[in-house]
Amino acid sequence: MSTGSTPEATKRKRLSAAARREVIAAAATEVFAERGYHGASIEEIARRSGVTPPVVYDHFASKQDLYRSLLETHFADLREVWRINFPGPDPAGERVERSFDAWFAYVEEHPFAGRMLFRDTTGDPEIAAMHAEVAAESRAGVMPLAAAELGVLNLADSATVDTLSMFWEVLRGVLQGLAMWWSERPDIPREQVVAVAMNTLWIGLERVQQGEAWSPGVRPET
Amino acid sequence: MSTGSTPEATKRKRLSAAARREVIAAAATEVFAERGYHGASIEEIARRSGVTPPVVYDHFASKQDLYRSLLETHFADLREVWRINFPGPDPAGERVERSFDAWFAYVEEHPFAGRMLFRDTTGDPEIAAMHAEVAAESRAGVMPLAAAELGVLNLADSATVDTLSMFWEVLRGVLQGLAMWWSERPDIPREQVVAVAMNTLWIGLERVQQGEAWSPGVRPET
DNA sequence: GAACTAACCTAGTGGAGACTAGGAAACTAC
DNA sequence: GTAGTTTCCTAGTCTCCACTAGGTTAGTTC
Repeated sequence: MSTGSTPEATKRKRLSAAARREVIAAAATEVFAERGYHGASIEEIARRSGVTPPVVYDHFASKQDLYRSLLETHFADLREVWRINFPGPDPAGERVERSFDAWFAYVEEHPFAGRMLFRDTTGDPEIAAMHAEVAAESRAGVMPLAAAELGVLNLADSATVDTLSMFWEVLRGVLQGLAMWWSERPDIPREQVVAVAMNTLWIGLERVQQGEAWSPGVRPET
Repeated sequence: MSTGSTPEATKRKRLSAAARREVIAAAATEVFAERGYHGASIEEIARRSGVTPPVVYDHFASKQDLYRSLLETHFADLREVWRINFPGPDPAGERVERSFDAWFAYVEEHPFAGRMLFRDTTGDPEIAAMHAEVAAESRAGVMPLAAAELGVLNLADSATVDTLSMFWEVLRGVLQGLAMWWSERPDIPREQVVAVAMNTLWIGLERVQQGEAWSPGVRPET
């Protein structure tokens, strides 16, 4: 699937519009992942696509448009991973593990997609806002699945909503952090990564669910 | 302490070299935090410092030099937080909580420092390498403190070293993720953030330490 | 093979931004 | 006040890069 850096001497081939668009999208994902939004140049994206810069503009209106398009595609993919793996009749722990495993499998197969989504938050405010917006869609899609599991907590309480948001943030931080770490150590088997995620995240959540929270921190308002 | 966006009409004041350097450093931290390395322009940093661009170059050799200098200063500050708060005779749980609290207190007081350190990883490879290098120093400074606590694990085992690295990554991900989330919701009291960190991170680690790992994940090779 | 279409290129524009040379203005010492 | 020093500015240079106008060539249809 990977375009790779074609060694220059490759014969130029004429592709259909759809095929070329795919090639450009894949190359752009790579470059955005490696350099971030600002650091990525259309010229490099074009070069890795085996094409010159104007061709990129035949398929995407602007650099922003290209970026947004990739962002939406890849985030939608990850949402699908949750939607497919999380719901079900099995015990929560198994479903969480299954979802984690599928999630890590996705980033294992699409390393540049993961890096692009998780690494770049910077650049001009417009891009940051776009990133936040698309990420919020994912959050809105996935969090309800998890909220149902934490039924013990009182969902009407507004302080609980904050707490839930924080748990989401913890989940996101752990998964993304592990994914980035793992992407630089491909020799580690996926099971080991999933196990660490389970051991830190799930066991903690499970305890909280059972009311065994860390006591000194629970004081309501000091 | 904050420079803020001086409303243009301010009278220009002549400062000592050291004082001006401080002002520029503070302004640069803000701008790097908001826009990332590439998105930050020397011109904007200069403007927020109440000065024109060439003055920046009287104090820092280049944009890279300025960035590196800030990176080192702020990471060193955070390392100090751990060094001061973590060691001690108290039970581990209390020391962890105390450290978390102090850590979040630091990012509460220095929001731009936090954002600059945790948000930007992109741009040209040189900058990314610089970031990784300075972050590794912090890791090297802090991880030994934590490793001592997990004495139950066999430190000679190389698989354990990987696991330790992953736990570090989880810790980093959770703290940084929560810090970024919190920085956009200043009304949340610090205790609540610390409590969530403890409930997810510490309780999980504690269980692992007691050998109560999540079992289905431990299968060696499926 | 001629006519048509769609993919692709050459060559360029305009703007942004890092960085500099050299001079003006303020503060200090006497 | 005058001379010397230090802070700061004006006015540029140069490079990089997003984006475009208009032409060229490769496939397709008849």
